[in-house]
Amino acid sequence: MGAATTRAQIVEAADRLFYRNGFDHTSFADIAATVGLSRGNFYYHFKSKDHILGAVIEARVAERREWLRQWEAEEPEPARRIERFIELVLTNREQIQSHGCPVGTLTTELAKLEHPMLGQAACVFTAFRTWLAEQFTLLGQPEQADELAMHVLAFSQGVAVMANAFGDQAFIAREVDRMRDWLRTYER
Amino acid sequence: MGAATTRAQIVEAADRLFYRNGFDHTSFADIAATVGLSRGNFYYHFKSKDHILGAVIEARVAERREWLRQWEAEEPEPARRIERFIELVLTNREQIQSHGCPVGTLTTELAKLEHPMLGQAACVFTAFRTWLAEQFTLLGQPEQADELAMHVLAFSQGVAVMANAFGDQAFIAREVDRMRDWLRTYER
DNA sequence: GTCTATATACCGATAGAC
DNA sequence: GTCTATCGGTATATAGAC
Repeated sequence: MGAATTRAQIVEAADRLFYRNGFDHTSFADIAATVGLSRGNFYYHFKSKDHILGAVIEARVAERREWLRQWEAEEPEPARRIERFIELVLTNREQIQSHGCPVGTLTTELAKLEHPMLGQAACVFTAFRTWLAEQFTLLGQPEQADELAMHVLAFSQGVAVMANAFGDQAFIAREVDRMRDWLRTYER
Repeated sequence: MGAATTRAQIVEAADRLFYRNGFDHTSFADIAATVGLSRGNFYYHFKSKDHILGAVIEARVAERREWLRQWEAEEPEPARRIERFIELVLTNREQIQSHGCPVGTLTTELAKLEHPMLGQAACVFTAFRTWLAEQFTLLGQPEQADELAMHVLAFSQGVAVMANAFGDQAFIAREVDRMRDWLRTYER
């Protein structure tokens, strides 16, 4: 098994474990048990735990950019593209109920740790933010585009935190309906 | 200095540190340095770290209930009472920018730790939820009261997560304005 | 009620054999 | 490229002197 494959396995396992158990709470032993490697061998692939975090964030940004590319290809209407983002919390409602939003829970944790990579983690939000603002500009709202993009992002985070705190999935569907109605007021 | 005072000091220091640095990331040494006690002496006042967490949650619930009592006393109109809650994120915007919402960040962390006290921590939300629902009932929305209460809570959490991730205070004021406008549609 | 000393476990990270 | 063994640090928690 080559280095590239092992490295990718480490990143994939770390991504999942950071999401489910948190970054600080995830140990090398946890990742090692998942991948099937010994603890000491990690340092051949990564210089430190923070470097693994960097690779995980990079992978998440790349994955989200791919989602955006697909939504653009599948939906010609900007309003439908924004709706695709809104529907994310519905599609992933089971995981959100158990572990919250992968992006929001990571930035929240890194802020508490005063971790220097908080800015990097926020870039995952920025990818959505920029893209959503572009869609609102296409919807004829160029001046408020960024504000509306932030509003949609805040919606997703509010829903995720509350669904996670109460373990309530049903709540998500109601909030998505409410958000769809709101979005409709901006359609031409 | 009696036991009751020392205990209260421990709870107060732990409350602040759990908020600023997270529960798991806060050690007895951190609390000890703040209160001015030795590590070993903690176990005279609390059986374990989880028992300190329990006391912190209890103190937070009590403090929030006191806020609600005051808002009820000061504002006869239910809409103004709800607005007082909405304004919380504006009043505490500096701390939210740095450390997020004390309630939401704790439930998020405890969910990742699969900590048995997640349900207890969610009770702080429940205190607000029940009270907000009462106000919406007074506003003439008894059927949707709980749904509207959850919507207001989700707003506060969405704003807190995004302001914390981007370190952006200005964003909070815009979202509060938006929420005030929304609330106005329910006033009679 | 508060202290020091310590038990026990786990953490991230390193060294060196193969 | 993967392994074992281990270092140094820190964590929660306990024991016992004062």
